Amino acid sequence: MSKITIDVKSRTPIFEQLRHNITELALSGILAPDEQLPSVRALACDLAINPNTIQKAYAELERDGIIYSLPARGSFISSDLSAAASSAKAEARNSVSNAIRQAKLLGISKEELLELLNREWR
Amino acid sequence: MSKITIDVKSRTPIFEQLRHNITELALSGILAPDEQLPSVRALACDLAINPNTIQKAYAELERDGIIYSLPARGSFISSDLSAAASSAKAEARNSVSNAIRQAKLLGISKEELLELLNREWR
DNA sequence: TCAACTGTATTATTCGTGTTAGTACACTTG
DNA sequence: CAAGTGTACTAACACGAATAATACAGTTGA
Repeated sequence: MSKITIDVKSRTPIFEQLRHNITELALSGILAPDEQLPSVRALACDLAINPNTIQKAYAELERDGIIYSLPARGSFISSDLSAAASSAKAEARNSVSNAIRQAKLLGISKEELLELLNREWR
Repeated sequence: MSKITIDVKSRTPIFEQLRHNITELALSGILAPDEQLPSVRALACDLAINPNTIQKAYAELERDGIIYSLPARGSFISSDLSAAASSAKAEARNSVSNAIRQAKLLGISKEELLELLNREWR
């Protein structure tokens, strides 16, 4: 029972799903810092996809500072996620603003959006 | 000077951009009901893309009830956009909720999101 | 020691889909 | 009646994602 799941029928590439998926698990603390990730081959076998695809996702995650890889040792969650966390927050704030702007454009009232905001806090 | 613009370097398909673009112009009232759209060939020439791509976008827009096409006449904005408007609103509400949920997950406070909401209303 | 595992690298191939190209038909319009 | 309209069709191309098959150097635990 891995915490990592994939939808092969999605239009977003598998390696992108992996990147987003693991990033979320890391930043939310579900995967602890320095915790070891499944090996490239093991995860590929588990998800029934090609190891190269896992490798590609891991490479991008390392480039983003989410994980670090030690040859012949394994891949692990970064011990310092502060940089990744802040950029993720910035991105999230941007998504909220864009969604709100779009909603306003369609004539949705400020009060209704406020209700949506309250709904998530209970 | 067309109101319709395209970014050929974007990763989202051109026909999707067209669909989203024209939908927005229609629902925001920038394009009036029963107003005639550029012809398939004219818009293709204007945007320097293939007529088939325009045709594909127009076909989807007609399927979505955003426009209607009369053979040998042209394509026009639908006179009744209420159905499309309400489904667009539902989609927008969903986007806002998702964005808020993601922001909350990353530890962004309710107050900060409230500030983002207020910012769009001035 | 050594078999089994690790990340990493490389090359070739397959596959899906967006896009282009070219042509054609039936119809309306000035 | 020429020019323009939506629509349809087939073929080809382009690009990226994903697969397949190896290979190498290093670590690790029995």
